[in-house]
Amino acid sequence: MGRRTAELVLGAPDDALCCGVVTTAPLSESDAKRLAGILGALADPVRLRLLSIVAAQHEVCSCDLEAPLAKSQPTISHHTKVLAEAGLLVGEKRGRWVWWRIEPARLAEVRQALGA
Amino acid sequence: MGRRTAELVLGAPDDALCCGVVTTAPLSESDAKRLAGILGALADPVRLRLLSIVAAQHEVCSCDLEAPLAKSQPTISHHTKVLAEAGLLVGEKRGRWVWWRIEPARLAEVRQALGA
DNA sequence: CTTACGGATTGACATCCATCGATTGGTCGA
DNA sequence: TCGACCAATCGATGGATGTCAATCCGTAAG
Repeated sequence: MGRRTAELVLGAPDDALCCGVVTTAPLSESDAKRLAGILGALADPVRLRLLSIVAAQHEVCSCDLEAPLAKSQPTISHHTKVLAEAGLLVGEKRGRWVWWRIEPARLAEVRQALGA
Repeated sequence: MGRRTAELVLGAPDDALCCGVVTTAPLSESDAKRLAGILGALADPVRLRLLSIVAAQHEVCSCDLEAPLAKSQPTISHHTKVLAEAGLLVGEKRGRWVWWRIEPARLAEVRQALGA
């Protein structure tokens, strides 16, 4: 087999949040719930900084997040999981390491849902 | 005096969230905290639906939110306060009623902070 | 095989938060 | 002045959540 392990998509929700726009018409209860979930994933200082670090470097290993974020390894793992489940981050396991990268489309969806 | 009470701006933060963009460079700790605060105000199904209802009607009285949101009066009051403190909603007290309207600029700031 | 290392999971703990009943404060109509 | 109505505040409560130590699981190196 090749050197790199097969791509392991860690928590990739295929449900596109193609719901109504907040400023257009009243949101349905389910749409509001889904959008709130993704916004909840974003509403944390550590996760926002994590995202910005990954975005600035295109690809980042989990082990390289512990230091700049000044958080323990389980805490980093917890936050990456939350962001991945929200579809904002995608992780690829290569050997012992997991490399994370941003999902720009997901962020664009959130921006669109937030207004015109 | 006139018929309408003097404009009472209820919780209007003048601090512009002109911080870095998430996808551009690593966020500072303070910028991340401030942005997370506003996103936290948005990360609730009831508040998202509240926002969308106000946006759809340009101006809404608090008493007209209780029914469509199916929440008690103290709960509605709580949520409008949170949104107002985040700068997303502006309230004007006229007589016994409080009329709420959206602050589109604030929402635009959030969208911009969330990506290019 | 054994060791070392990166990462996920579990459990515990403290804190925050959404919700509502009860109360209080204003404002208008009778 | 009194009673009705709208809204804010207070206090309590149940649930969600960020954090870390301890542990477990895979993988690569020796």
